[in-house]
Amino acid sequence: MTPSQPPGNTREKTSPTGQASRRDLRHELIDAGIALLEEGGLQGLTLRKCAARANVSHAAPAHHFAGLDGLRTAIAAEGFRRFRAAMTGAAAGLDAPRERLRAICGGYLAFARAEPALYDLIFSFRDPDMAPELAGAAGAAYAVLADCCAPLVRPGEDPTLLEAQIWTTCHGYAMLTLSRCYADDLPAPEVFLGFIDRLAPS
Amino acid sequence: MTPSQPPGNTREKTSPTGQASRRDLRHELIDAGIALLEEGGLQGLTLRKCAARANVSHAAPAHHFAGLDGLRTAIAAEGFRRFRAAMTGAAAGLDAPRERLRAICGGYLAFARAEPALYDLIFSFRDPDMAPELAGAAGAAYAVLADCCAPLVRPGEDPTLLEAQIWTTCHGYAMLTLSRCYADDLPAPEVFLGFIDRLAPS
DNA sequence: CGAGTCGCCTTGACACTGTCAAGTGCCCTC
DNA sequence: GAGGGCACTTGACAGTGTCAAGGCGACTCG
Repeated sequence: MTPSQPPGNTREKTSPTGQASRRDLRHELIDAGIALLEEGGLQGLTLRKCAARANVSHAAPAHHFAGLDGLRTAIAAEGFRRFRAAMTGAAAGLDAPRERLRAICGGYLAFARAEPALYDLIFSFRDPDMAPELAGAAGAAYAVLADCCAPLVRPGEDPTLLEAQIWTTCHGYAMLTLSRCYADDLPAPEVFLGFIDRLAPS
Repeated sequence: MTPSQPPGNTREKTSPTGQASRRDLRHELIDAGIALLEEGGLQGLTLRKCAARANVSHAAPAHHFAGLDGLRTAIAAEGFRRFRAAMTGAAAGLDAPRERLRAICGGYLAFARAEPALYDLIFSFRDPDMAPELAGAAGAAYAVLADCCAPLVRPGEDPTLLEAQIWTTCHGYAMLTLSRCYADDLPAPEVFLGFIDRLAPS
Protein backbone atom coordinates (compact mmCIF):
# COMPACT_ATOMS: atom_id res chain seq x y z
CA MET A 1 0.00 0.00 0.00
CA THR A 2 1.12 3.60 0.49
CA PRO A 3 0.66 4.08 -3.19
CA SER A 4 0.81 7.82 -2.66
CA GLN A 5 4.58 7.70 -2.65
CA PRO A 6 5.49 9.95 -5.54
CA PRO A 7 7.98 8.68 -8.07
CA GLY A 8 10.26 11.25 -6.51
CA ASN A 9 13.24 12.52 -8.42
CA THR A 10 15.71 11.06 -6.01
CA ARG A 11 18.79 11.77 -8.00
CA GLU A 12 21.51 9.73 -6.43
CA LYS A 13 23.83 12.62 -5.79
CA THR A 14 23.69 15.94 -7.51
CA SER A 15 27.05 16.81 -6.08
CA PRO A 16 28.40 20.31 -6.70
CA THR A 17 30.97 18.85 -9.02
CA GLY A 18 28.14 17.41 -11.02
CA GLN A 19 30.39 15.01 -12.86
CA ALA A 20 28.88 11.72 -13.90
CA SER A 21 26.61 11.78 -10.94
CA ARG A 22 23.23 11.47 -12.61
CA ARG A 23 21.70 8.18 -11.74
CA ASP A 24 22.20 5.59 -14.43
CA LEU A 25 18.57 4.74 -14.91
CA ARG A 26 19.22 2.49 -17.86
CA HIS A 27 21.35 0.13 -15.79
CA GLU A 28 18.95 0.36 -12.88
CA LEU A 29 16.10 -0.69 -15.11
CA ILE A 30 18.08 -3.62 -16.46
CA ASP A 31 18.91 -4.77 -12.96
CA ALA A 32 15.30 -4.34 -11.90
CA GLY A 33 14.21 -6.35 -14.92
CA ILE A 34 16.58 -9.20 -14.10
CA ALA A 35 15.25 -9.25 -10.56
CA LEU A 36 11.68 -9.37 -11.83
CA LEU A 37 12.68 -12.18 -14.17
CA GLU A 38 14.06 -14.20 -11.28
CA GLU A 39 10.96 -13.64 -9.22
CA GLY A 40 8.22 -14.11 -11.77
CA GLY A 41 9.69 -15.80 -14.80
CA LEU A 42 9.44 -14.55 -18.34
CA GLN A 43 6.05 -12.97 -17.93
CA GLY A 44 6.95 -11.37 -14.63
CA LEU A 45 9.00 -8.89 -16.61
CA THR A 46 6.88 -5.83 -17.16
CA LEU A 47 7.70 -2.28 -18.15
CA ARG A 48 5.57 -0.82 -15.42
CA LYS A 49 6.83 -3.09 -12.66
CA CYS A 50 10.34 -2.35 -13.81
CA ALA A 51 9.68 1.36 -13.59
CA ALA A 52 8.08 1.03 -10.17
CA ARG A 53 11.04 -0.93 -8.85
CA ALA A 54 13.37 1.80 -10.04
CA ASN A 55 11.10 4.45 -8.49
CA VAL A 56 10.34 6.23 -11.73
CA SER A 57 7.12 6.86 -13.57
CA HIS A 58 5.56 4.14 -15.64
CA ALA A 59 6.63 5.64 -18.95
CA ALA A 60 10.23 6.37 -18.03
CA PRO A 61 11.64 3.14 -19.52
CA ALA A 62 10.38 4.19 -22.94
CA HIS A 63 13.09 6.85 -23.02
CA HIS A 64 15.87 4.30 -22.61
CA PHE A 65 14.53 1.33 -24.51
CA ALA A 66 12.38 0.87 -27.55
CA GLY A 67 9.36 -0.41 -25.67
CA LEU A 68 9.17 -3.75 -23.95
CA ASP A 69 11.04 -5.47 -26.74
CA GLY A 70 13.87 -3.03 -26.31
CA LEU A 71 14.07 -3.71 -22.59
CA ARG A 72 14.01 -7.44 -23.18
CA THR A 73 16.77 -7.04 -25.75
CA ALA A 74 18.95 -5.05 -23.38
CA ILE A 75 18.41 -7.53 -20.58
CA ALA A 76 19.17 -10.41 -22.92
CA ALA A 77 22.46 -8.78 -23.92
CA GLU A 78 23.43 -8.55 -20.26
CA GLY A 79 22.23 -12.13 -19.86
CA PHE A 80 24.52 -13.32 -22.65
CA ARG A 81 27.42 -11.58 -20.96
CA ARG A 82 26.70 -13.38 -17.70
CA PHE A 83 26.19 -16.60 -19.61
CA ARG A 84 29.60 -16.19 -21.21
CA ALA A 85 31.14 -15.40 -17.84
CA ALA A 86 29.62 -18.55 -16.36
CA MET A 87 31.26 -20.66 -19.05
CA THR A 88 34.67 -19.02 -18.98
CA GLY A 89 34.66 -18.99 -15.21
CA ALA A 90 34.01 -22.70 -15.07
CA ALA A 91 36.97 -23.41 -17.34
CA ALA A 92 39.36 -20.95 -15.75
CA GLY A 93 42.74 -22.49 -15.11
CA LEU A 94 42.10 -25.59 -17.15
CA ASP A 95 44.30 -26.36 -20.13
CA ALA A 96 43.52 -29.85 -21.40
CA PRO A 97 41.00 -29.50 -24.24
CA ARG A 98 38.69 -32.25 -23.05
CA GLU A 99 38.73 -30.95 -19.51
CA ARG A 100 37.94 -27.49 -20.78
CA LEU A 101 35.06 -28.74 -22.90
CA ARG A 102 33.57 -30.60 -20.00
CA ALA A 103 33.96 -27.62 -17.69
CA ILE A 104 32.46 -25.19 -20.15
CA CYS A 105 29.46 -27.42 -20.71
CA GLY A 106 29.14 -27.71 -16.96
CA GLY A 107 29.18 -23.93 -16.70
CA TYR A 108 26.60 -23.79 -19.46
CA LEU A 109 24.22 -26.01 -17.54
CA ALA A 110 24.95 -24.34 -14.23
CA PHE A 111 23.96 -20.98 -15.68
CA ALA A 112 20.71 -22.32 -17.06
CA ARG A 113 19.91 -23.87 -13.71
CA ALA A 114 20.93 -20.84 -11.66
CA GLU A 115 19.10 -18.26 -13.79
CA PRO A 116 16.39 -20.18 -15.60
CA ALA A 117 14.29 -17.18 -16.57
CA LEU A 118 17.29 -15.32 -17.89
CA TYR A 119 18.29 -18.35 -19.91
CA ASP A 120 14.75 -18.59 -21.19
CA LEU A 121 14.86 -14.95 -22.18
CA ILE A 122 18.12 -14.96 -24.09
CA PHE A 123 16.92 -17.83 -26.26
CA SER A 124 13.39 -16.53 -26.69
CA PHE A 125 14.06 -14.27 -29.66
CA ARG A 126 12.49 -15.38 -32.89
CA ASP A 127 13.38 -12.46 -35.10
CA PRO A 128 16.26 -13.31 -37.44
CA ASP A 129 17.74 -9.81 -37.28
CA MET A 130 18.75 -9.15 -33.72
CA ALA A 131 19.84 -5.82 -32.33
CA PRO A 132 23.60 -5.34 -32.77
CA GLU A 133 24.27 -5.26 -29.03
CA LEU A 134 22.41 -8.52 -28.57
CA ALA A 135 24.02 -10.18 -31.57
CA GLY A 136 27.44 -9.15 -30.31
CA ALA A 137 26.88 -10.53 -26.84
CA ALA A 138 25.44 -13.75 -28.25
CA GLY A 139 28.36 -14.12 -30.62
CA ALA A 140 30.86 -13.61 -27.82
CA ALA A 141 29.18 -16.34 -25.80
CA TYR A 142 29.16 -18.70 -28.75
CA ALA A 143 32.83 -17.96 -29.39
CA VAL A 144 33.68 -19.42 -25.98
CA LEU A 145 32.13 -22.71 -26.95
CA ALA A 146 33.62 -22.65 -30.43
CA ASP A 147 37.13 -21.87 -29.17
CA CYS A 148 36.86 -24.67 -26.71
CA CYS A 149 35.80 -27.13 -29.41
CA ALA A 150 38.52 -26.09 -31.85
CA PRO A 151 41.37 -28.23 -30.47
CA LEU A 152 39.13 -31.28 -30.62
CA VAL A 153 38.15 -30.96 -34.25
CA ARG A 154 39.70 -33.59 -36.49
CA PRO A 155 42.05 -32.02 -39.03
CA GLY A 156 40.24 -31.23 -42.24
CA GLU A 157 36.79 -31.48 -40.69
CA ASP A 158 34.32 -28.62 -40.61
CA PRO A 159 34.60 -27.24 -37.07
CA THR A 160 30.99 -26.12 -37.02
CA LEU A 161 29.84 -29.72 -37.00
CA LEU A 162 31.31 -30.51 -33.60
CA GLU A 163 30.24 -27.12 -32.29
CA ALA A 164 26.67 -27.68 -33.41
CA GLN A 165 26.58 -31.14 -31.91
CA ILE A 166 27.83 -29.89 -28.56
CA TRP A 167 25.60 -26.84 -28.63
CA THR A 168 22.38 -28.58 -29.57
CA THR A 169 22.96 -31.23 -26.94
CA CYS A 170 23.63 -28.71 -24.18
CA HIS A 171 20.76 -26.48 -25.24
CA GLY A 172 18.33 -29.35 -25.44
CA TYR A 173 19.34 -30.66 -22.05
CA ALA A 174 19.15 -27.20 -20.51
CA MET A 175 15.76 -26.42 -21.98
CA LEU A 176 14.28 -29.74 -20.94
CA THR A 177 15.69 -29.30 -17.46
CA LEU A 178 14.12 -25.85 -17.27
CA SER A 179 10.67 -27.16 -18.07
CA ARG A 180 10.64 -29.08 -14.87
CA CYS A 181 7.90 -31.37 -16.14
CA TYR A 182 10.51 -33.46 -17.91
CA ALA A 183 13.44 -32.96 -15.60
CA ASP A 184 12.78 -36.28 -13.91
CA ASP A 185 13.14 -38.17 -17.17
CA LEU A 186 16.62 -36.79 -17.76
CA PRO A 187 19.88 -38.16 -16.44
CA ALA A 188 21.83 -36.26 -13.83
CA PRO A 189 24.17 -33.52 -15.05
CA GLU A 190 27.24 -35.65 -14.44
CA VAL A 191 25.82 -38.39 -16.62
CA PHE A 192 24.97 -35.82 -19.24
CA LEU A 193 28.54 -34.56 -19.25
CA GLY A 194 29.49 -38.11 -20.13
CA PHE A 195 27.49 -37.68 -23.32
CA ILE A 196 29.58 -34.65 -24.13
CA ASP A 197 32.77 -36.62 -23.59
CA ARG A 198 31.58 -39.18 -26.07
CA LEU A 199 30.82 -36.54 -28.69
CA ALA A 200 34.37 -35.25 -28.86
CA PRO A 201 36.54 -37.59 -30.92
CA SER A 202 39.26 -39.21 -28.91
CA MET B 1 -14.69 -3.03 -39.66
CA THR B 2 -18.24 -4.18 -39.15
CA PRO B 3 -17.69 -4.55 -35.44
CA SER B 4 -21.43 -4.36 -34.94
CA GLN B 5 -21.78 -8.01 -35.77
CA PRO B 6 -23.31 -9.44 -32.62
CA PRO B 7 -21.79 -12.58 -31.13
CA GLY B 8 -24.93 -14.21 -32.45
CA ASN B 9 -25.95 -17.57 -31.12
CA THR B 10 -25.50 -19.28 -34.43
CA ARG B 11 -25.97 -22.78 -33.22
CA GLU B 12 -24.66 -25.00 -35.94
CA LYS B 13 -27.83 -26.96 -36.31
CA THR B 14 -30.57 -27.14 -33.78
CA SER B 15 -32.09 -29.96 -35.72
CA PRO B 16 -35.46 -31.26 -34.60
CA THR B 17 -33.81 -34.41 -33.38
CA GLY B 18 -31.66 -32.22 -31.19
CA GLN B 19 -29.20 -34.99 -30.52
CA ALA B 20 -25.56 -34.05 -30.12
CA SER B 21 -26.08 -31.06 -32.32
CA ARG B 22 -24.94 -28.28 -30.01
CA ARG B 23 -21.84 -26.71 -31.37
CA ASP B 24 -18.70 -28.03 -29.81
CA LEU B 25 -17.32 -24.72 -28.67
CA ARG B 26 -14.44 -26.27 -26.82
CA HIS B 27 -12.99 -27.77 -29.98
CA GLU B 28 -13.74 -24.64 -31.95
CA LEU B 29 -11.79 -22.58 -29.45
CA ILE B 30 -8.85 -24.94 -29.61
CA ASP B 31 -8.80 -24.77 -33.39
CA ALA B 32 -9.08 -20.99 -33.27
CA GLY B 33 -6.22 -20.90 -30.81
CA ILE B 34 -3.98 -22.99 -33.03
CA ALA B 35 -4.76 -20.70 -35.94
CA LEU B 36 -3.89 -17.67 -33.85
CA LEU B 37 -0.69 -19.37 -32.80
CA GLU B 38 0.30 -19.92 -36.41
CA GLU B 39 -0.46 -16.34 -37.30
CA GLY B 40 0.98 -14.48 -34.37
CA GLY B 41 3.29 -16.80 -32.48
CA LEU B 42 3.09 -17.54 -28.80
CA GLN B 43 1.83 -14.12 -27.80
CA GLY B 44 -0.68 -14.00 -30.60
CA LEU B 45 -2.74 -16.46 -28.61
CA THR B 46 -5.29 -14.49 -26.64
CA LEU B 47 -8.48 -15.45 -24.90
CA ARG B 48 -10.40 -12.57 -26.41
CA LYS B 49 -9.12 -13.05 -29.94
CA CYS B 50 -9.91 -16.72 -29.61
CA ALA B 51 -13.44 -15.91 -28.54
CA ALA B 52 -13.89 -13.41 -31.35
CA ARG B 53 -12.71 -15.92 -33.93
CA ALA B 54 -15.27 -18.42 -32.66
CA ASN B 55 -17.96 -15.73 -32.67
CA VAL B 56 -18.67 -15.88 -28.98
CA SER B 57 -18.42 -13.30 -26.24
CA HIS B 58 -15.07 -12.47 -24.73
CA ALA B 59 -15.72 -14.41 -21.54
CA ALA B 60 -17.05 -17.57 -23.11
CA PRO B 61 -13.74 -19.45 -23.09
CA ALA B 62 -13.65 -19.21 -19.31
CA HIS B 63 -16.47 -21.77 -19.15
CA HIS B 64 -14.45 -24.37 -21.04
CA PHE B 65 -10.93 -23.73 -19.82
CA ALA B 66 -9.43 -22.55 -16.60
CA GLY B 67 -8.39 -19.16 -17.87
CA LEU B 68 -5.66 -18.57 -20.40
CA ASP B 69 -3.45 -21.22 -18.84
CA GLY B 70 -6.22 -23.73 -19.29
CA LEU B 71 -6.60 -22.87 -22.94
CA ARG B 72 -2.87 -23.10 -23.50
CA THR B 73 -2.86 -26.47 -21.76
CA ALA B 74 -5.66 -27.81 -23.92
CA ILE B 75 -4.00 -26.56 -27.09
CA ALA B 76 -0.69 -28.05 -25.99
CA ALA B 77 -2.34 -31.43 -25.47
CA GLU B 78 -3.66 -31.30 -29.02
CA GLY B 79 -0.22 -30.13 -30.12
CA PHE B 80 1.43 -33.16 -28.53
CA ARG B 81 -1.02 -35.41 -30.34
CA ARG B 82 -0.11 -33.84 -33.67
CA PHE B 83 3.55 -34.00 -32.72
CA ARG B 84 3.22 -37.70 -32.05
CA ALA B 85 1.39 -38.18 -35.32
CA ALA B 86 4.17 -36.40 -37.19
CA MET B 87 6.74 -38.81 -35.78
CA THR B 88 4.78 -42.01 -36.28
CA GLY B 89 3.72 -40.91 -39.74
CA ALA B 90 7.32 -40.33 -40.77
CA ALA B 91 8.29 -43.84 -39.70
CA ALA B 92 5.25 -45.61 -41.05
CA GLY B 93 6.18 -48.71 -42.99
CA LEU B 94 9.78 -48.74 -41.87
CA ASP B 95 11.09 -51.71 -39.94
CA ALA B 96 14.85 -51.45 -39.61
CA PRO B 97 15.56 -49.85 -36.22
CA ARG B 98 18.13 -47.37 -37.48
CA GLU B 99 15.91 -46.37 -40.36
CA ARG B 100 13.03 -45.87 -37.98
CA LEU B 101 15.11 -43.76 -35.63
CA ARG B 102 16.27 -41.55 -38.43
CA ALA B 103 12.74 -41.18 -39.78
CA ILE B 104 11.26 -40.38 -36.41
CA CYS B 105 13.86 -37.74 -35.73
CA GLY B 106 13.15 -36.36 -39.19
CA GLY B 107 9.47 -36.21 -38.33
CA TYR B 108 10.36 -34.53 -35.06
CA LEU B 109 12.21 -31.77 -36.84
CA ALA B 110 9.63 -31.47 -39.58
CA PHE B 111 6.92 -30.86 -37.02
CA ALA B 112 8.93 -28.18 -35.27
CA ARG B 113 9.59 -26.51 -38.58
CA ALA B 114 6.01 -26.79 -39.83
CA GLU B 115 4.34 -25.56 -36.65
CA PRO B 116 6.96 -23.56 -34.82
CA ALA B 117 4.59 -21.74 -32.49
CA LEU B 118 2.83 -24.94 -31.53
CA TYR B 119 6.18 -26.57 -30.84
CA ASP B 120 7.14 -23.54 -28.79
CA LEU B 121 3.92 -23.83 -26.83
CA ILE B 122 4.08 -27.50 -25.96
CA PHE B 123 7.54 -27.06 -24.49
CA SER B 124 6.82 -23.78 -22.76
CA PHE B 125 5.38 -25.21 -19.55
CA ARG B 126 7.48 -24.65 -16.49
CA ASP B 127 5.20 -26.08 -13.85
CA PRO B 128 6.32 -29.52 -12.70
CA ASP B 129 2.79 -30.81 -12.23
CA MET B 130 1.07 -30.73 -15.57
CA ALA B 131 -2.60 -31.27 -16.17
CA PRO B 132 -3.35 -34.98 -16.64
CA GLU B 133 -4.51 -34.54 -20.22
CA LEU B 134 -1.32 -32.73 -21.11
CA ALA B 135 0.90 -35.16 -19.28
CA GLY B 136 -0.80 -38.06 -21.05
CA ALA B 137 -0.36 -36.56 -24.50
CA ALA B 138 3.25 -35.69 -23.76
CA GLY B 139 3.93 -39.17 -22.47
CA ALA B 140 2.41 -40.74 -25.56
CA ALA B 141 4.65 -38.64 -27.76
CA TYR B 142 7.72 -39.53 -25.74
CA ALA B 143 6.79 -43.20 -25.92
CA VAL B 144 7.16 -43.08 -29.70
CA LEU B 145 10.73 -41.96 -29.35
CA ALA B 146 11.47 -44.39 -26.54
CA ASP B 147 10.00 -47.36 -28.41
CA CYS B 148 12.04 -46.48 -31.41
CA CYS B 149 15.24 -46.30 -29.37
CA ALA B 150 14.61 -49.58 -27.55
CA PRO B 151 15.97 -51.96 -30.22
CA LEU B 152 19.17 -49.92 -30.37
CA VAL B 153 19.96 -50.03 -26.67
CA ARG B 154 22.93 -52.21 -25.78
CA PRO B 155 21.86 -55.15 -23.64
CA GLY B 156 22.16 -54.34 -19.98
CA GLU B 157 22.35 -50.62 -20.54
CA ASP B 158 19.84 -48.15 -19.11
CA PRO B 159 17.54 -47.35 -22.04
CA THR B 160 16.84 -43.84 -20.78
CA LEU B 161 20.41 -42.85 -21.55
CA LEU B 162 20.09 -43.31 -25.29
CA GLU B 163 16.60 -41.80 -25.22
CA ALA B 164 17.85 -38.74 -23.40
CA GLN B 165 20.75 -38.31 -25.76
CA ILE B 166 18.50 -38.50 -28.81
CA TRP B 167 15.86 -36.32 -27.26
CA THR B 168 18.13 -33.55 -26.04
CA THR B 169 19.88 -33.42 -29.38
CA CYS B 170 16.65 -33.19 -31.35
CA HIS B 171 15.12 -30.69 -28.96
CA GLY B 172 18.19 -28.50 -28.96
CA TYR B 173 18.42 -28.51 -32.73
CA ALA B 174 14.71 -27.81 -33.09
CA MET B 175 14.72 -24.95 -30.60
CA LEU B 176 17.78 -23.33 -32.10
CA THR B 177 16.28 -23.65 -35.55
CA LEU B 178 13.11 -22.02 -34.31
CA SER B 179 14.94 -18.99 -33.01
CA ARG B 180 15.92 -18.07 -36.48
CA CYS B 181 18.75 -15.89 -35.25
CA TYR B 182 20.95 -18.95 -34.94
CA ALA B 183 19.53 -21.08 -37.71
CA ASP B 184 22.31 -20.03 -40.04
CA ASP B 185 24.96 -21.38 -37.69
CA LEU B 186 23.43 -24.85 -37.70
CA PRO B 187 24.03 -27.63 -40.18
CA ALA B 188 21.28 -28.67 -42.56
CA PRO B 189 18.75 -31.21 -41.27
CA GLU B 190 20.29 -34.02 -43.30
CA VAL B 191 23.66 -33.36 -41.70
CA PHE B 192 21.99 -33.24 -38.32
CA LEU B 193 20.40 -36.62 -38.90
CA GLY B 194 23.92 -37.88 -39.40
CA PHE B 195 24.59 -36.88 -35.78
CA ILE B 196 21.68 -39.03 -34.74
CA ASP B 197 23.07 -41.97 -36.65
CA ARG B 198 26.31 -41.61 -34.79
CA LEU B 199 24.60 -41.58 -31.41
CA ALA B 200 23.03 -45.00 -31.85
CA PRO B 201 25.59 -47.72 -31.25
CA SER B 202 26.34 -49.79 -34.27
C1' DC C 1 -48.45 -29.66 -19.88
C1' DG C 2 -46.05 -26.49 -16.74
C1' DA C 3 -42.64 -25.23 -13.23
C1' DG C 4 -38.10 -25.79 -11.53
C1' DT C 5 -33.24 -26.54 -12.38
C1' DC C 6 -29.01 -26.51 -14.48
C1' DG C 7 -25.48 -25.50 -17.89
C1' DC C 8 -23.84 -22.40 -21.40
C1' DC C 9 -23.09 -18.09 -22.52
C1' DT C 10 -23.51 -12.77 -22.28
C1' DT C 11 -22.90 -8.43 -20.13
C1' DG C 12 -20.54 -5.29 -17.53
C1' DA C 13 -16.96 -4.07 -14.71
C1' DC C 14 -12.18 -3.94 -12.82
C1' DA C 15 -7.14 -3.92 -12.59
C1' DC C 16 -3.18 -4.31 -15.25
C1' DT C 17 -0.45 -3.89 -19.42
C1' DG C 18 2.13 -1.33 -23.48
C1' DT C 19 2.18 2.82 -25.99
C1' DC C 20 1.61 7.46 -27.30
C1' DA C 21 1.31 12.71 -26.99
C1' DA C 22 1.94 16.53 -24.35
C1' DG C 23 3.90 18.88 -20.70
C1' DT C 24 7.44 19.96 -16.91
C1' DG C 25 11.59 20.81 -14.71
C1' DC C 26 16.42 20.79 -14.74
C1' DC C 27 21.07 21.38 -16.56
C1' DC C 28 24.22 23.01 -19.79
C1' DT C 29 25.80 26.28 -22.97
C1' DC C 30 26.39 30.49 -24.93
C1' DG D 1 20.48 35.33 -17.92
C1' DA D 2 18.09 33.54 -21.98
C1' DG D 3 17.68 29.59 -24.89
C1' DG D 4 17.56 24.87 -25.84
C1' DG D 5 17.66 20.15 -25.10
C1' DC D 6 17.38 16.13 -22.28
C1' DA D 7 15.13 13.11 -18.78
C1' DC D 8 11.29 12.26 -16.99
C1' DT D 9 6.15 12.89 -15.63
C1' DT D 10 1.35 13.07 -16.48
C1' DG D 11 -2.65 11.66 -18.60
C1' DA D 12 -4.98 9.11 -21.81
C1' DC D 13 -6.20 5.06 -24.76
C1' DA D 14 -6.84 0.32 -26.48
C1' DG D 15 -6.08 -4.30 -25.41
C1' DT D 16 -5.71 -8.04 -22.04
C1' DG D 17 -7.29 -11.64 -18.19
C1' DT D 18 -10.59 -12.30 -14.71
C1' DC D 19 -14.56 -11.99 -11.94
C1' DA D 20 -19.66 -11.47 -10.56
C1' DA D 21 -24.17 -11.23 -12.04
C1' DG D 22 -27.67 -12.19 -15.03
C1' DG D 23 -30.28 -14.24 -19.04
C1' DC D 24 -31.81 -17.86 -21.78
C1' DG D 25 -32.58 -22.15 -23.54
C1' DA D 26 -33.11 -27.16 -22.84
C1' DC D 27 -33.97 -30.81 -19.93
C1' DT D 28 -36.32 -33.06 -16.11
C1' DC D 29 -39.80 -34.13 -13.05
C1' DG D 30 -44.34 -33.71 -11.20
